[in-house]
Parts: sequence; C-alpha cells; structure tokens
Amino acid sequence: MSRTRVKDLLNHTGEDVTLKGWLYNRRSSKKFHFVLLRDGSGIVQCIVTKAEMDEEAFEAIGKIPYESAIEIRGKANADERSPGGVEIHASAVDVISEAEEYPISKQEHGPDFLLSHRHLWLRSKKQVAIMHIRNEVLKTIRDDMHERGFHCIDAPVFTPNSCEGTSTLFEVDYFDDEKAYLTQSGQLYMEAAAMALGDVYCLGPTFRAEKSKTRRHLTEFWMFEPEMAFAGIDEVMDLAEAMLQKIAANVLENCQADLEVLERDTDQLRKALAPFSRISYSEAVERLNDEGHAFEWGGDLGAPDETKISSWFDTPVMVHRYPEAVKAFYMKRDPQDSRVALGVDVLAPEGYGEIIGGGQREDCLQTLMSRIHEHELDPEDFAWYLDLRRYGSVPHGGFGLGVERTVCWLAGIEHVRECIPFPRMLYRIYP
RNA sequence: UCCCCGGUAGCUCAAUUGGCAGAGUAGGUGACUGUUAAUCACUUGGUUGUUGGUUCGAGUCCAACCCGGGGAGCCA
Repeated sequence: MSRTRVKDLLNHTGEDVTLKGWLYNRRSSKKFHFVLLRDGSGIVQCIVTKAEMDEEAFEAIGKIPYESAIEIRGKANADERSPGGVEIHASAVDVISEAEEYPISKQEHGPDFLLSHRHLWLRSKKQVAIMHIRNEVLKTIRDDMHERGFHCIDAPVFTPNSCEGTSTLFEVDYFDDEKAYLTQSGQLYMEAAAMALGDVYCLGPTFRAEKSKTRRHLTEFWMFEPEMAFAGIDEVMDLAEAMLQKIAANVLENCQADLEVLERDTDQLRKALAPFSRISYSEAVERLNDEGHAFEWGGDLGAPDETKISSWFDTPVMVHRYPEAVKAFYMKRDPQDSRVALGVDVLAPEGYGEIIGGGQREDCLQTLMSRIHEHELDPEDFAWYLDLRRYGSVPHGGFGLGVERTVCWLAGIEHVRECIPFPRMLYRIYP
C-alpha cells in the first residue's frame, strides 16, 4: 500500500491507509493510546485500542519515544473529536527508527536554546508553517516572473569589489594573494543581463558583514532582484506593487492552515491587496514635522521614522525620491529636481519596515563617472559596469526584495531569523 | 562600535533584608473507559556563566571577563 500524506487524508476517509512520519505526541489511558503522527504536511491523531491488539504490542506503543520515526496502518475515519476532523483507527504501529530523548518539548524555550537546536526546531509546527509560507513566496516570485517574460539570470556569489561601496563585505581568500568578496547584491550584474535579455531577475543569497543585531537583520539573506531595460521609476514601482500583491494573494489562498497555526490576522494581510500608497520623501518629511515628529530634510529615514510613515496607511507604502546624498552612486537623479534620486523603498505595514529598495539607474556615462569620483570609488573596479553605458545605454531600473523580511511580515513573525531555514547572524553560525 | 536587559536542574523559571537550592515541564515507575500541551500519585535530576573580592555566612553585594537577548547606526 502506498503512503498517504496527512494533508490529503480528508480525501481518503473510509479507506485503509499507510502513514509514515514521526511521533509528535501521545496521550494514553489504560485502554487507549492517542498517537499523534506528523509527516511534514500535517499532524493527525491515531487511536490505538488495547482490545484490538495483543497486550505486548499495546504496551510497546505506549513507550515509543517522541520523534521516533514510525509507520501507522489503519482506517481513516471522519471524526469530530479528532483535531483536523480525521482520525486513524490504527491496526498497527511500527517503529522505523527509535529516537533518543528529544531535547525540544512542547513547553516554551528561549531563543538561545532554540537557535542552537535549529536543525530540530525546524520540525516544530510553527516553524513548518513559516517554511510553507516561505516556499509559497519563492514559488510565486518565480511563477510570476516567468509569466511576465522575465529571464532568470543568476548573479555570481564571489565578486571582485563592492557593489555599493560603503557597506561591509565578507572577504575571502581567492588564490594567490587575491581577495574576493561575497556578494551583497546581484544588481550590477542584472543591469548587464538586462542589456542582453531585456527583462531579467535573480534570486539567491546575499551577504552583509554589518554588525547589526536587530530583529530585521541577518548576515546571509535571500534577495529577489528584477531588472528591466527601457523602464523608469514608475515601472519599477508598478512591478514592486504587483509582485507584492500577488505574493500576498497566493499566501492567503494557499497557506490558510499555516496562517491559522501562526495565528496571523489575515484581515491585516488582505489590506495589501488594495492599491499601495505612494508618497515622496519630501511629502513624508513634511507630514512627519506637521505631526510633531521632528525630522530634517536630507537625512535618511531611520526605523522609527519608517514605522511612523507606514502607520499612516493600511497598505504597504512606497516612499520615493530620496535625497541623492543618502542613496547609492548608481541611482539616477530626478530631472525635475536634482536634489533627489529616483529611488523607492517599500515599507511593509504593521511596523515591519523596509522590504524592498530599488529605483531607476543612472544611464549616462559622464554622469555615472562623476558619481563614482564623488563617492571616492575606484573607476577601475567599475570599468565593465561603465561599458554598459558605452554600448547602447538605455533607461533601466529594478529593485531588491528581501525574502525573509517579506516572509516575516506575511507570517506575522517577530524576528527574521525564523524566516530562513538556517539563519546566519552576528555571532551565530551554528548549526 | 554604543546603550539597555539577562545567565540557577535537560528545558522554562522562582528563591523576601545577605541566612538549609525550589517549582513546573521533560525523563523514570505506577494509576486512569475518548484523550486534545490529557489528568493523578510517587520519583531521578544542582560546582547558581568564569575568576577574584567583601562577609561569620554570597544565587543575592562589588570588580573584571565570557556568553546570550533587545535596540541604535547601516541596510533588504
């Protein structure tokens, strides 16, 4: 008999099934064992009755340690007393592999302990639900990109220099005294790819050696970076909005059980399906000051400022046209107002902060060269990048979406470390 | 790098003014007629992060260090 997944059991009521998984929990009395089996797709209650089994086998089932790998055969019955509405009336419970005493219990644990046991913590109900949502986010991104005719072009992980100049990079030895760095963005390479294929994207890990210790930071995180040729900041904002709406819609549609496990307020999420609010940096600064939240034009928005701004809106908010001084060298200045750059950040609602940063790139060779000098970067490092402006330069732009921050917001999680299978953080790289 | 908080049983935490180291949970043994983190009884389990100091006496007070958590800056 082939194996049935827990999530499919409702379609097999009245049938004999075989389940394979791990012992999640057990509640015993003299004549019954209630055995909870989890298989990654869900958890199901199985009842074992003493009357239908020889005594030795019944006793043995009462002693199987938690998280042992087990196989259960029995009849799937619709039963309201069972969580999930289906109960397996077991005829046999076989141990595939008996577990040692399992360190993670049903009670609460501290973050230090859980992070040190991440390889086991991942089995927990809540963590499985988060991974389901992460999976849905990544699937939606790829499906939607391909529907839109974008090409997946992967960016290198080893890079010869910084992409943004100032941020901290992880340095690695790269043969014969040469140094390489782990990428902190695939953007510059995507710009090259966009000139070759039109609309492109990359989706992969990026690395930041910033000594940040907050709930929004990882040293290794996944980023989705689309780049479009013949596009300006408006097209960038339109794409960012459409993608996030599609992602939210698919998670709401396909991850209902997971959102329930996480006790996520789905009414909040549903608001992201409406058109996003758009506000310029200058308008935001003006409103901040009007509300007595003092902020001087010209500075970059900090986390508390962002939280304040996003509190004005139900939907994610797109803040655009930042002062050029606080943005990267490659960002194009606004022809209407040279003080600002054509950049946009998308702030998630409910205080989750920036999940997307992007904009229109500088496409003029001369301007880009002077920017590189102004930022005191070495033009040698950017020779290939400047070539893109020498040979058929066109207006283009794109953005970077932080996958973990997006999942964090959708799943309503406190800390991004739970939104990646094996988080890498300041002072923590195990397991 | 800076600011704040913490470190006591496998785990989550208590311990009054400085005065015998304590629960819950997990593990073990047993009871229980359908359990929902099942329940009930009994039970194993300790170099209180490290080093030094004050004291008749330190989990508690002081100093330094180590480890962890939250935040700032920076960013996605």
